[in-house]
Amino acid sequence: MQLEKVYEPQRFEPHWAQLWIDRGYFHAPTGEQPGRDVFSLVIPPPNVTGSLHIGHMLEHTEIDVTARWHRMKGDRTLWLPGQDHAGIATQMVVERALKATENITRHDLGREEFVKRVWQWKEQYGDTIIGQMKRIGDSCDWSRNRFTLDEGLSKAVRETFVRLYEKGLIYRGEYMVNWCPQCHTALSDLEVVHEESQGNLWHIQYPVKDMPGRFVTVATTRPETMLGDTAVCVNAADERYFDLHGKSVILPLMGREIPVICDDLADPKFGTGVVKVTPAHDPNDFEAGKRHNLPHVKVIDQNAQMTEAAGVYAGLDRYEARKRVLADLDAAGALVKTDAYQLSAGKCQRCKTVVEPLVSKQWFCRMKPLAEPAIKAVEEGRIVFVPENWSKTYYEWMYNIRDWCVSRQLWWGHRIPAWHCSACGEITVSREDVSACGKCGSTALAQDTDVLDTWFSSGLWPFSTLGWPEQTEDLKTYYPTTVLITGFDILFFWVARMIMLGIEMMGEVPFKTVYIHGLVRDADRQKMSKTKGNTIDPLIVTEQYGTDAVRFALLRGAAPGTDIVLSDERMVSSRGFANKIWNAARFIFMQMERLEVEDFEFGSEAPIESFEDRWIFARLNETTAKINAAQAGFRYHEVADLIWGFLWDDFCDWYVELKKLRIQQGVEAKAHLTNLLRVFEQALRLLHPVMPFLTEELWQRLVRKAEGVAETICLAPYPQAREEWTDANGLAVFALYQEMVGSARALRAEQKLDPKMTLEGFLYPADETATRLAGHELAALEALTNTKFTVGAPGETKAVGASRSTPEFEMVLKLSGAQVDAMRTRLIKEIEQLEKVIASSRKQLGSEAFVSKAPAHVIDGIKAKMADYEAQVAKSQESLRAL
RNA sequence: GGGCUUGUAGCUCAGUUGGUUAGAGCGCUACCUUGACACGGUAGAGGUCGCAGAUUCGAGUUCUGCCAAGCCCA
Repeated sequence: MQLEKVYEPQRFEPHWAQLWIDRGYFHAPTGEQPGRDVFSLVIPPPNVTGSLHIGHMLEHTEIDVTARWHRMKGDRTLWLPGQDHAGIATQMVVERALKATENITRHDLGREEFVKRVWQWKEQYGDTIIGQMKRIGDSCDWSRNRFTLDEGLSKAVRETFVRLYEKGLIYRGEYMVNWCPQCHTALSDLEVVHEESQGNLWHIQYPVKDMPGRFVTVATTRPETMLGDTAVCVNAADERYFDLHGKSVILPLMGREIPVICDDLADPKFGTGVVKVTPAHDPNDFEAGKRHNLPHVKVIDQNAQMTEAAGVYAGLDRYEARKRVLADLDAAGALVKTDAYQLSAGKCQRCKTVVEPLVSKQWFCRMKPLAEPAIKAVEEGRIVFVPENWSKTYYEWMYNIRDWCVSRQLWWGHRIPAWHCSACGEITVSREDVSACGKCGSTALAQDTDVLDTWFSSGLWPFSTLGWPEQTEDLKTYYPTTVLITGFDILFFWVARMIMLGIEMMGEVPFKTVYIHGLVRDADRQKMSKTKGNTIDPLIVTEQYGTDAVRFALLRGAAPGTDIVLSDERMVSSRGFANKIWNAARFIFMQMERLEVEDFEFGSEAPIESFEDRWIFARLNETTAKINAAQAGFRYHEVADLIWGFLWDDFCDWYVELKKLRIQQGVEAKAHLTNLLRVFEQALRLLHPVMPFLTEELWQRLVRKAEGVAETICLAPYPQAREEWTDANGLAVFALYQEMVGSARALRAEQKLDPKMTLEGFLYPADETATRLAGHELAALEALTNTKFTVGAPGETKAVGASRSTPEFEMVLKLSGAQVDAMRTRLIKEIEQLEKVIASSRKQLGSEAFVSKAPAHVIDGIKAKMADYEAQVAKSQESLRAL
């Protein structure tokens, strides 16, 4: 069988991606299957407007590695894919498209028609990311793909809303909310991002009524709101203002008389100690207003324009009004001071417009009762965060949780299942659409126009996707899910809410482990962003380097708790690894051809007798155990490093090199080949979750199709450690061999000897293992060092030349006169280094405190080591003299 | 202001419950186109483990303080 000389993933990746799906390898089994563990995971649903970015690629790679590992282990594995309807984002995209193509707004179309258009858009473009996921080999069960607006999931939303409403956990009321004047909707606290910016603090003087010449000065960053002031406030304990208690002031520009109130809202230490109170436009003032029964004067409307109540400023935009108010105050002599001031303004997460705190009627979800059991679930370890530190962030938010504004003034989403009766004013909340008022029977009903926050439906994702509220087979089998793999940026938005709603609706946590991955950054550790232009498009680099190489590059950086630095360099080196495996396979196939072996019969064995076999199987076994442990602990970087180290350093650099010799020697060549194939085949399976395409391509070519053998590596058994392969002695013998080879190579390099020339050398074994190696494996030593060795007997006078000694052996290469100096320099340096270590050991052993307090094995260890060092120094000195 | 995280080789990171010359990959240097692979091989250079104390026979590892960077919440 011929392999192309260079690894070209583009030739086979799309083929396997498609075939895996066509054959249904990732279809999760249904029905009872006793004895098999269950692994289930729901995807963090990407926005339906979205396309795959490098963050998805990381997340999906981690999920895919874990899912493939479980599937190969024989677990009933479900990776459930799906998409989120993403209320505001999707609505904005479609609105923008309508504007661009037809120059119309959603209001021109009306609600029903607009929603129809969004669905059309979704049908046309909503599958983009699905196609991309399929291309990169995500092993999800596409037959179970879900969308948050699917009928079943919408039913789950209604069921949840109604239950929470009936329990009194959902209520409707007039409160101050974050209003986005651009998106025209209320936002939850989480959807508001705070950004520092340079602003001003304006000081305005208000005259006190009936006290000529007495003024109070208030400071504000938003002077336009003063038009809506309904009080000024001082601290009751503030001596400076005792004379004002019970008085009132005259609001400049408006001429309105407003009272002076006493409240802790005013901090005597901050500014003048007097604050203006605008209950309709500030959350703190809103609360103070409630305490003091202050009227609301709403001067800014939902378009961020001034209302009629703003008098002459009516109709102006809020910022225009600010300028005019300031000018007028200045003209009136009421503006006493302007200070530069660092302020933090809340902005809409979506459109970055500064949000306006406005009082409006919204639906809220009471969070405290939901949070308590959710906190407990983590405290009691029923949910574990990995890395564990994230639980602290989780607690921090959960302990200080506030009610959640769940209504949005959008058209795209789950419409709130509440009907308002215009006859009696009653609200009917129902699972089914209603046509008559539950209280008075009137048919003058209208459904609430608001939709629910997108995260409301996402919060139900782990069970709504499995069929809930129906008690489906899937729900019974796959809930609770095993693990959630996601980013920290949606810990509050999504993870916390799933935990709360999962416990509330299902009576059981939605997942047992939450693995939080890092952020993908560029080579300079910068966050990737479109504006910076430093994004890496996963599909482009996938084409360039191959999916497997990109996956591998991501995983190698994915140590838990750290961000992932991705650069071309890293992808190049990962592709180098893929190429290395490719070429190892090429070599192996050549040997098969040579020995007329057609394929590898899965499970076939040969005796493990040679020292390289004993070693490689022991190493393979260690690696297998460590990889399984790393997989279980989500230590993806370790999985990648372990398999890299095994295949490159152990397998290619040593094992393959020795098998070349065996096959060339021709003794039991086929048995040697069989073991070579066994090791390689198992390594492919170990590697498969990480590099699915390359391993499938090679495995298909290598393994014989047969009854009882998986038809794809995706479903082949994941290797497990085998007791009988552990072989400490086998490892030790080989380590000594490696040291011998290393010594010979180092000597050759040090003396700058021609790498192509066959040298002559002497080997003096000093212990039993070395003696046996020198006796049985001299050819192996010679093959890897290009040196002809003579084995010397103990006590024999040693040859003179470039030498190296260890406690186990001494090696001498014949040397020409010119190279003696280099050798002398090296020996002196070596002796110096050893003397240093010996001195420090001697000092330690000479310390009474150490000898009396340190455990015996540590002391013995140091003594033994020191003896070795001393022996080595003696040998080196002897060699030095001999030169 | 509160909270979290991170400072180990030029870069990105490992470093298990404190213990014997602190590791890996990339990059760098020198040599080598040898029959799997130059997307390769061999050898090598490179670190006062952020700083200062404390605990201990012994600290990269534990504790305290400081400095620096990043993130989250108000």
